[in-house]
Amino acid sequence: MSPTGKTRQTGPDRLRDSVLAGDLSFLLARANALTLAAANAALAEHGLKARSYSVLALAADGTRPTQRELAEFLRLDPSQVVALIDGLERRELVERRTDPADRRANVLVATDAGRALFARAQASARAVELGLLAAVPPGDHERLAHLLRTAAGLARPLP
Amino acid sequence: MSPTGKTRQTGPDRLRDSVLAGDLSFLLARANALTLAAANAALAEHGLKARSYSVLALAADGTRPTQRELAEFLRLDPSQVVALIDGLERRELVERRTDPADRRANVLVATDAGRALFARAQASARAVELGLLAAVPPGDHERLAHLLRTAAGLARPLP
DNA sequence: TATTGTTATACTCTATAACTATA
DNA sequence: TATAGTTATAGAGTATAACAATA
Repeated sequence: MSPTGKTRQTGPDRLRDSVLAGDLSFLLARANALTLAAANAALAEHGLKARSYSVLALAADGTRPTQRELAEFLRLDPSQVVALIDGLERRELVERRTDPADRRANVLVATDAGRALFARAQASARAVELGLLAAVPPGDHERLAHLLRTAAGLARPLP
Repeated sequence: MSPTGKTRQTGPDRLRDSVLAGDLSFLLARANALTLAAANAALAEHGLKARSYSVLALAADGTRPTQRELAEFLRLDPSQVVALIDGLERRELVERRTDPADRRANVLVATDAGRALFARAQASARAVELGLLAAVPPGDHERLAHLLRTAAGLARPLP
């Protein structure tokens, strides 16, 4: 497997078998770093990053989330949500509507342009997802999704 | 499944079934955010964070990594590695030794105190790992580890 | 009195470029 | 000339506190 028999192995591959490579938290962090970089690169052509894409996605699917719901779901501070929405609103991709049921709260909706951009961005994001799934036998895709959903605190463990 | 039949569901749980909840990149990011927070909390009693723990781990297992190897393996900029090592060296947990084979390079080794602290910190980190694994049937633990290792670019996909 | 969104601020993290010493 | 480590610096991301409007 080693390209050269005698040469002392060098480079970061040499650390592949260290204790850290068995640490799930570390693996999760590294997998996320790689995936986030790929996602940001794929979304750049639409003027989006992973963060703004997430906000746009939730605005586009008609759930009418409140800013606080966005903050908790995306694990962001409410003040960060303000900045993200500001950026999308300047581009007229989303609109803030004050919630009639609670006039303190803003509800987020996508414009037609926002929904159109999201559809295009989603196709780019899908390519990143396929890169992740390439490592997994097709029959295990749903299992992987459920595993991550559980680790993300969005589903109960399998019995 | 819904706790109340008629009451309008509120809070971030309402977004649990949105498109994003099926996006692997998002799930990975959210799982990582939760796990990182748990890891940092668990390591705080040892004066460590996930980053410094990772560096200490690689120093402690006798691999004698070079700073550049650390940077690439941990996906950090070399200048960040400098700061991380400075902090550990001030506490006399690790030492820089110039590599005799290449006198430009520093090789990182742990002191006795460093190895002792790592052993204690590893026990705390293990608790976080168990939290992650609690979501997964025991028979699938190795599969999950391999999955993450692959997504982290440290292993080849299963055939 | 408590909560939503907002602003301001400071702190951490990350990325970039320039410098030194070795190769 | 190229590379390892270092330093400095600026930018992005994150966390905290205070405020106005509404509940």
